[in-house]
Amino acid sequence: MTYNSSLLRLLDERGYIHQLTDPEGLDELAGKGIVPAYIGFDATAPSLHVGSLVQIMMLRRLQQAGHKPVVLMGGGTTRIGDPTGRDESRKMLSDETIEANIASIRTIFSRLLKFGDGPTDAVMVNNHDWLGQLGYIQLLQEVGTHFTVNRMLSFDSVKLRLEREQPMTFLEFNYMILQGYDFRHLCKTSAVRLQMGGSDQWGNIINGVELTRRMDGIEVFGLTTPLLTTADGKKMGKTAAGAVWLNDDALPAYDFWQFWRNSDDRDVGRFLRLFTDLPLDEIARLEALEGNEINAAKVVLANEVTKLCRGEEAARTAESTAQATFAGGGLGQDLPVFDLPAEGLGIIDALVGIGFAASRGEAKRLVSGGGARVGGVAISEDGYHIPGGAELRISSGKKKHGILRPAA
RNA sequence: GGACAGGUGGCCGAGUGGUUAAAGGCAGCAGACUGUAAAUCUGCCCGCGCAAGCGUACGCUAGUUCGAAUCUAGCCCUGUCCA
Repeated sequence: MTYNSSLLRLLDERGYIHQLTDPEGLDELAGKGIVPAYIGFDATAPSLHVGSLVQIMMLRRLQQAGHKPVVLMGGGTTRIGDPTGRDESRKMLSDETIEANIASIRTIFSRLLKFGDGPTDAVMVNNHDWLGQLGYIQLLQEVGTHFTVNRMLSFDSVKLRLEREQPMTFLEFNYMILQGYDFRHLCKTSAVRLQMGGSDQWGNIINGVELTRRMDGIEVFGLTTPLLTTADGKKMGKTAAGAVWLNDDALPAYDFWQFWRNSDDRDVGRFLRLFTDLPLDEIARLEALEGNEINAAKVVLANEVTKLCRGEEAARTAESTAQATFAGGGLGQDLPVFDLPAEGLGIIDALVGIGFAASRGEAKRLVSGGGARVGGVAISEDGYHIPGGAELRISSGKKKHGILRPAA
């Protein structure tokens, strides 16, 4: 459908909308005034990764369209563990870890959203603040009466687990109730009317919508984004070395930049729309590039996303490093560095030292497979001794490069 | 509490006394081809060691055996059904 509100138009044309509880209703509401909307984030790690970036960007769009983003940190629900889409319970995290994670995750939001006290300024809340207060009897009475077990069993998060005969603890079973309670709580205390999330959150979101309607008679809305996979069908956010973390201290800016630079051709347009602020006509021009030309679009993508998440400076440095290493065959300042002793260093030690191999055995395999190079020259002998004295480029494969620098 | 089934390498999954560091698949790494893309083909894929070899590893613990992922006992955990 075509939307009248700038919010839904923006989300729609940029590709964020997968499911929406009541399109007409929300369109009308968003056209009338400021809509506070929230997205929940887990605090299982000290940083979010690119899998969450769609959600974060969606809050940014919300703010761009003149509404109020509410970032919900799952300080309480992380202690439960969302069973959605997984067969195993989450390991328990200590309170200190969760609090530390939340503090660390906060940094990325402050880059992408404007926080403050104004009507459309973003705010961050932590559901531990209210869930932690909840008495068991009180919860059962207030909320428990609105959920039937019959219906709870019908949700995918539960049903799939049962069908696969995988264990689900009562603790996890309660997750959807608590997430539903969050929505209702935010509606009541902060006039939040919309919850957004990934497509796997549909069930959880619906619960909040239902609960709010039943308890308070207020219509709130839910919106999910499409499941983001790369064109070759993989889940977004996992890559070679692990997750693509958003925080500066969790993944070097150069690696972050490279992740985007290496996007699949078919993903470029979609990613530009979702993850950058570039105007749509510019994106249309970039994604129309063919063959070798599309690489220019990937550089733009990498620059723009890095700029947003890591800052202007980080993006520039990463780009010039890439330019120097790939086009020039030289060395960029952003590459990983390892000290080269005056007497030189064995190839195996160098590869392990700089982090291109996790063990000596792996380094040897790399060498015997022909993937190791020093100064651009392939090294096929694992006894090779790298001479000391001069700065050298060391490579694993075509993409991983580093600098061996004589120790000062 | 009882009966039955199960717990194998990052994941899935074969293996029921030696030739098994453990088939096969996925994921991963590298090579070729390219465009730092995709697809495809090839090699590698527990650690240490130049190597012979050593050390770890099949839920945990004890045992049988020249030898155990494979047999026995106890324990822990999970599922299904029964109480």
